[in-house]
Amino acid sequence: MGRRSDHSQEQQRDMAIEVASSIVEKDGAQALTARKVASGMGYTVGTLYHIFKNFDDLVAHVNGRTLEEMGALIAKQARRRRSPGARIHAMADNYVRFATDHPNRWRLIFEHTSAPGHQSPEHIKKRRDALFEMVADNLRDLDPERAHNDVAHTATALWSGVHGICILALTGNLYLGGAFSMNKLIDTLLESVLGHYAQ
Amino acid sequence: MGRRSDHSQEQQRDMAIEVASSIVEKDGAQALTARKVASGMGYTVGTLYHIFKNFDDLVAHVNGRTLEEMGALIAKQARRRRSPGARIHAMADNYVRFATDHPNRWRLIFEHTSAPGHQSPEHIKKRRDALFEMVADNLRDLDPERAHNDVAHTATALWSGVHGICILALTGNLYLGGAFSMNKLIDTLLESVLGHYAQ
DNA sequence: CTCCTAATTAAACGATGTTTAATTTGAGCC
DNA sequence: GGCTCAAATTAAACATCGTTTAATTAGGAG
Repeated sequence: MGRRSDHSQEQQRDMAIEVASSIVEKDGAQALTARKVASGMGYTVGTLYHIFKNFDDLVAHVNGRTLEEMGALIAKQARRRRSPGARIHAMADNYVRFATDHPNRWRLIFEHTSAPGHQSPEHIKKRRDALFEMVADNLRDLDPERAHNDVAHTATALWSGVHGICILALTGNLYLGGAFSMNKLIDTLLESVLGHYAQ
Repeated sequence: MGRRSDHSQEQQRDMAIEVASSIVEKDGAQALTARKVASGMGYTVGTLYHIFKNFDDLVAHVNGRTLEEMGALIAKQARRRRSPGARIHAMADNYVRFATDHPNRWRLIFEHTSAPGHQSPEHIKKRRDALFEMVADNLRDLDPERAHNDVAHTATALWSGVHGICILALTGNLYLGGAFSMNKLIDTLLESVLGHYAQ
């Protein structure tokens, strides 16, 4: 095999994701182009297409890394709380925190689902579902009597609501241009839903 | 003035928005291009740039029309209900209905907020806020004792939550691939929040 | 040292939003 | 009615995009 580079394919893959993440983090999804990523890692665009199937594939890997990072942060902070209710609060707060700290990377996850018939790759779905399940697990701890499916349903509604506040706030589509603090809006939502569960 | 066309600028504007809306409705935001809109109305791309400042301007007008249509539907259906609670339910149900009936146009509203420092034009903001205010007004009717600002806060949280369920469902990012019905998820959210208000 | 294959590049393709300069047209005036 | 000028419209070009193709380069195996 005529290996020509100092980097293995694994290393190149990591480099590309790292460079792409930095571009998105700094200048947003619009600034992310194949040529910029390639030149950022000292290669040509052709090499990028040797590593990834296409541009969407690269984006999917960037999003995978972002989800991994966010999931680790949320899980870590949730584990520091004692009660299930406090853990759910911590999850939501850190979801908001990550989204506001890294708005461009966070938005890329949900806005690059562009084509009408688009299907996210499996590793993205998994990380996404892991967050929902963490919420569901804590809801179950909060009220072990409740039916399994009922809890999953509530977790879905609750976490979707949290997500809605995040996305509208970050895209500037919140009522009154975001006159209310995200954390207080989240609190209102959490208190409403958790209030229906045993304390 | 050397007017050359059979259509006034007003008519051309309407034609462009109509053609663009059809393209998005049928094939999604990705399919919307300046040249396609121009040829769809029997003109050249240059004429389109004579009518609109740029491509984003055209999209903003498409979104304005979509918001107008959706707002009218929601307001009409809400008015048919007697109680404030029923009106809020109707609003949310018809928000979901419009989003699922016209997923591509609905998503265009929220996903074309692409650039990091993007600011929506005033006519978009107005129509957006009108929905929030309709929710707030009905919440106030539900419990007139509550502070004005408190009600606006709850309305923001509630409507953002409804939006979150919609967007995750339409983009296929819901837990378990959307195993739960949108209407039931919405119900759970509404019951939780409205339950804290007087009936 | 020489192949041979894989890595890498340079160049091209079609399509995009946008701009430019040229052309066409109609209204206003004599 | 013909002329003129400004406005409408077009054709063509530009830079950039994702993607593909063919040519080049380089290292491992014999």
